[in-house]
Amino acid sequence: MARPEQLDRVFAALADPTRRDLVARLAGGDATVGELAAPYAVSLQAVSKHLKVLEDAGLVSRSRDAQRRPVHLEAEVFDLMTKWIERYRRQAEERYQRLDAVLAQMQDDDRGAGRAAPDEGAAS
Amino acid sequence: MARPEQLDRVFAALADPTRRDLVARLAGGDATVGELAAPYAVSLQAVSKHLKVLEDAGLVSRSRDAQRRPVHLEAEVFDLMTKWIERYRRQAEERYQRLDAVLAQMQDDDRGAGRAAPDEGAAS
DNA sequence: GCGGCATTCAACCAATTGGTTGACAAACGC
DNA sequence: GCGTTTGTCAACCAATTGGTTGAATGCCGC
Repeated sequence: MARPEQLDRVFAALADPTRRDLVARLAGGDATVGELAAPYAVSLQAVSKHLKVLEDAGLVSRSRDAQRRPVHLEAEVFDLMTKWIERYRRQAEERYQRLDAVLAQMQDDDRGAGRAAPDEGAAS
Repeated sequence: MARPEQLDRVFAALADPTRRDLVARLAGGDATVGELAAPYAVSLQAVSKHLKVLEDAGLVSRSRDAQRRPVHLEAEVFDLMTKWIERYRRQAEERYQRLDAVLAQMQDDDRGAGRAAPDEGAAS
C-alpha cells in the first residue's frame, strides 16, 4: 500500500544529511543510539530525534537488548522510493524518445505543410 | 560529485505531495505555471514557489515562450537519488545475506559437524 | 503606448523542524 | 536497594516552510 503519506516521510527523512549519514552507517550493520551519536557534534537527544524521524518513515526499527536499543535499517522501504522515481523517470524518457521521433518525422515531411504540432498537453 | 547539498534539496523537494504530483504530471510533458496550478486549490503563487523549489533542486528547468514560462522535467537528477538509494540498499542486503550465512553456519555447528550450503552459495 | 495576461517578488503568518537543556525511566553491576 | 549507563520525554528557541494577499514585471494585442 504505497500511500503518499509514507512517501512524504521517507523523502523528508532523507532530506537531512545527518539522517542520510545515519542510514549509510546503518547499512553497514545495526548500532546503538550511543554508537550512532558519537561521531556527531550534536547532543544524544538530537540523534534520538533523528532516529525517531527515520523510524516514523519506516526506514529503521529498534529492538531492545538490555538497556540498549539497537537500531536496524529496514531496506525494503527503499523500494517504495525507487519505484516512484523509476516510474516517472521512465515515463519522461519515453516521452523524450517519442519527441525525438516526432521531430525526425517533422524534418522528414518538412515541405508537407501542417503545423509544427505543439502537441496536446498534460492539462487534464 | 558527492554534493550532499543537492541531495538535500532533491529529497526535500520530493517530500511534498504537491511537488511530487507536479513532477508526475511533468513527466507527461512540459506545461506552463498556469496549467500546472489549475488543478490545485492553492494560489498560483504557491505553485510558483513549489516550482522554484523543484528548480533549485535541479528537477525542473524553465525556459521562456512569450509571456509563458514552460516548465520542463530534468530526469537526470533522478539518477543522483537512485544511485544513493541503491548503494546503501545493496550494502544492507549483502550484509543481510552474510548474516544469514553466519546464522546457518552457527546452526550447522550446533549439531556438531559437517558443513552444508545454507541455501546454495548466494555469496557476492 | 495602453491594457491585459502570465508570472514573479515582497511582506506577512502559522506550523513545522532541528537544535538545546533538564528531568525522567528502564535495566544492569554491585 | 543504589548508583550508573542508556535512552526517551518535555519545554523551549531560532530558522525554515507552505500558505496567503498585494504590488511589480515582462510581453503580447490592439
